[in-house]
Amino acid sequence: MLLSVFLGSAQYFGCPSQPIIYYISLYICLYNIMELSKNFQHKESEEKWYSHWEQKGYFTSTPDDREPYTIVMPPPNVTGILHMGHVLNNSVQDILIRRAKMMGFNTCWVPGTDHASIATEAKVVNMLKEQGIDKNKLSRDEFLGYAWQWKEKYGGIILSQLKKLGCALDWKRTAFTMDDNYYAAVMRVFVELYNKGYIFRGVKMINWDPKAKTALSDEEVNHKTMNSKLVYVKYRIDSEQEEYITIATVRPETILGDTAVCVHPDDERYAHLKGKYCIIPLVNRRVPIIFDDYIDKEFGTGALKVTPAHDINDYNLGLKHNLPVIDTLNEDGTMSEAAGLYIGMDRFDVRKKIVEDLRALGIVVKEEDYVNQVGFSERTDVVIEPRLSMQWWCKMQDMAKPALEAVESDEIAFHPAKFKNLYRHWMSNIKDWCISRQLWWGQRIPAWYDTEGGLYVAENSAKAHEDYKAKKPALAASEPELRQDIDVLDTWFSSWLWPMEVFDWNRTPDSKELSYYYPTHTLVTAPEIIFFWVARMIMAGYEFTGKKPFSEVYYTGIVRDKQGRKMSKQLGNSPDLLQMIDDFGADATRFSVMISSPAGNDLLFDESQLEQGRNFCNKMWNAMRLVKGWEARTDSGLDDSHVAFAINWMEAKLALVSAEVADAMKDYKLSEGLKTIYSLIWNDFCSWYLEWVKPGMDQPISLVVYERTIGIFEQLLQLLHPYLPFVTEEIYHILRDRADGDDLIVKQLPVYNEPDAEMLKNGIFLQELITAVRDTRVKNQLKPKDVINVSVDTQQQAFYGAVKSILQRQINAETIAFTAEAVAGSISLVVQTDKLYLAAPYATIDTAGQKAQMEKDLAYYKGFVTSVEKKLLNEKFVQNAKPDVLENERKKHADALAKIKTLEESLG
RNA sequence: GGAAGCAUAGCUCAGCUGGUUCAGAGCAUCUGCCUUACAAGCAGAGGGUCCGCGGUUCGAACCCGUGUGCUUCCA
Repeated sequence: MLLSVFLGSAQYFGCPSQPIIYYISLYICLYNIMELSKNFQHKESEEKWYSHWEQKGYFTSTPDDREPYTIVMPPPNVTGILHMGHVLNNSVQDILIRRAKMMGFNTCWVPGTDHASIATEAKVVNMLKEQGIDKNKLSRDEFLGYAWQWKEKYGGIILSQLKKLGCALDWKRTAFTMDDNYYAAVMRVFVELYNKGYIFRGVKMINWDPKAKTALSDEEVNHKTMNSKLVYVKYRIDSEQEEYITIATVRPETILGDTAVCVHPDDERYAHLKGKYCIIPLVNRRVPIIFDDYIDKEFGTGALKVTPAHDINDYNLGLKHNLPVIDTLNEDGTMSEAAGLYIGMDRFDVRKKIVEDLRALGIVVKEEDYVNQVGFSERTDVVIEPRLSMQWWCKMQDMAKPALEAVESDEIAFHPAKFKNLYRHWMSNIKDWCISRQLWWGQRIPAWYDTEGGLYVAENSAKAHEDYKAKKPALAASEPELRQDIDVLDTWFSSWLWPMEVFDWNRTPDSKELSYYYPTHTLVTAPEIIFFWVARMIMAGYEFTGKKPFSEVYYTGIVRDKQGRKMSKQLGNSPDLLQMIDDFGADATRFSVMISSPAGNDLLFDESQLEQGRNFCNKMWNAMRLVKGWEARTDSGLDDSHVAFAINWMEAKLALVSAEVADAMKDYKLSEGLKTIYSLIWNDFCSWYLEWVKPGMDQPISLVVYERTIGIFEQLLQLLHPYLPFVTEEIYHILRDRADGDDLIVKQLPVYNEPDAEMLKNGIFLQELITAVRDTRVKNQLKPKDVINVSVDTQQQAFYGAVKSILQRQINAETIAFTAEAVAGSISLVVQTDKLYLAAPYATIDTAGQKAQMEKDLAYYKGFVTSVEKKLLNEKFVQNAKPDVLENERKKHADALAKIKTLEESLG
């Protein structure tokens, strides 16, 4: 039964001499369509192609004679799991890498992770706590043993998740900021900067994180607006009479550390207190009243309590006025012995308790609501305490100079450029960097001490001991062991070496590797870490290699939810990405973040974009099924002149859009690039082109048309591949049988000739004709199946000759003929300056509607002509406007007049 | 308190060096379609005081000033 159907079909093609061949090929064709699912199956495709690419070695790079294109991935924390920010950031990098690969560059994208001192140590401490192990009871080595175990177990999760996203990373180069060679590089850099006098040790006011029990740099503190209480407390003046001075504070617990009260020298209210002392309540300490024009007379009472140990401004005042420093806090945020009271109580409990106690003494004047900025730890989110502490510091001023210059001069280009302002501001006001952290997980500070307080900075213990023996032979003989500094370095003090050290700068500074890949090409990162990381990498690059670390920096935006809130763990508004990739596919996921993410602007993530991405994959999949269905119906002897227009137009369009995409990519307008390709594929290729060349039901197709269609399809897939790698590779391989190594990922982009402008213009005109006739059909209630007869009054008969067959089919016209006059009883319409008459016996002709529309158009064009004439008659315009603008206006004028003439003729 | 950025269709955004076939795209909406790849689709349509005010200019969504609103960074 089936057989007879196929044989029948074959005979229908009029090839009775080859019925068997037709039978076989048709069978194969139908078999394939049956085999090809109706929708794109992302899961199988993703696994298959990722491992194929990896096995083929497409991700790995070794230096050769091609130009390199290098990206070092911003290393995610080992503690991290994939979130939207990573998806965006890594999609962007993958797009750049894959496109560069197709443009003939030797691409190298280096993956890796960051040891993240604070975050990782916190995770490990918590894990140990759950197992009943107290960190404080462990030795440093024991703790580090657990930390490494944790890293081995969980540290690679995020990288494996990036594979799911399709990232073309060179896995053989995977680096970690605590690898042995990396560790050694950090030690070297520390010693070099120390010897140069940039690194020093000193007591300064730092940001103390009482939960992580470590110092933080200024950049690791987030300021939040809080509703606080401003408490007014009166301090008794030490004098015969009962006299008070009232201060205002939001941190009453720091009263215990007060060592002065300060007023403005010009403040008449307090002039009489010169040389006097007052008594700090509760602790009854006698402290001086000092005068300094630092004071803001308007704030509070104009009298400031001075706590040098716990406020940076107070500290500076203390230095100036030689005040003692009383550190009333322990490292965990409880009150210290020095506080004298509330010892061991938490600072926030004391804040409440002390107000009660002061109130009991009758010296609380009032309490006011007060909005102020409070610093929180970036990592642990607890309130930061300003604290005086001995730390290691790095001077930045000298290193900042070339780094600022490089960005100002665009030797390192920022995209978007607006971030240069931010960078300039920070770099020109740069402060010393606090680089020590009171943690164990990280690079331990390479400084050793002897029992006399002597300091030895060296890359390792052996060198430090040598130094020690040379300097103090006597002491070294009796006490051979030095004590190493117990602190580790800020994580950013290692990650600022990332672009150079992933290429083994420290061990092999003259290697081919380093000179080939470094400076790297593009850094893709979030503006949030412009200071933490970008600025410091630039400084380190110039300082240690004399070269920039990268040429371009692309800043992505922040991913927000539909309501515009930043996606975060706390809010729980971040989608489960692995589930998302599972449900919609990696391509759809990439599409969803890329379609609306202009550089540097935040992107609002919306599920509908995921659906759009998935639908797009299906659209291409189905276009493939259509084209694939023609394979068995090709005929090399068939006349294809009737569709030559379609092919020539599509090829011109492809060349045009490829150039547009190249421009967009050059300016890092990745979102625009994707939109452009999306529209090219969906609208131009699927909606227009395929419909134009599509053979009739069961009709054969010219082999030439088939081949050129496949060729166009391949080029479209290629253009899109950097954005949606899986679906494009999959379809590429279904379109044709491929030789080994013929994979889309490595296919080189073609070079196009300048597209034929006339061809493009004619294409637009044909589309306008089709749309206008279809619109007219709808407005006159013609059903899709109702056939019409068309007469055209035109000056461009050759054009109609070329597109006749296409036009006829697209508007379901039985005939298209030329005419020089109006056709009675027909529906008339005007497209550009051509008049069309549709003879449609079944139409319910809306004459009034047609006339109204034409009159509306006529009025518009008349108004338009008036405005253009006004311009052309304006002498100043004619004098000032550029020649091409003027010419354009004249053309507009002529075109509009022609249009008016046509409309008036049609209206009769 | 200091600085920067943004404001265009219901939503998300394009809009270059000022030039009315230049107010545009996608999504959403409405209408009609089971049309031989795709209803996760096809065809067609509607929708905007370009934040307010003032200025420069022959001409302003675009340049300048100012007000309002939002966002971010710094202190």
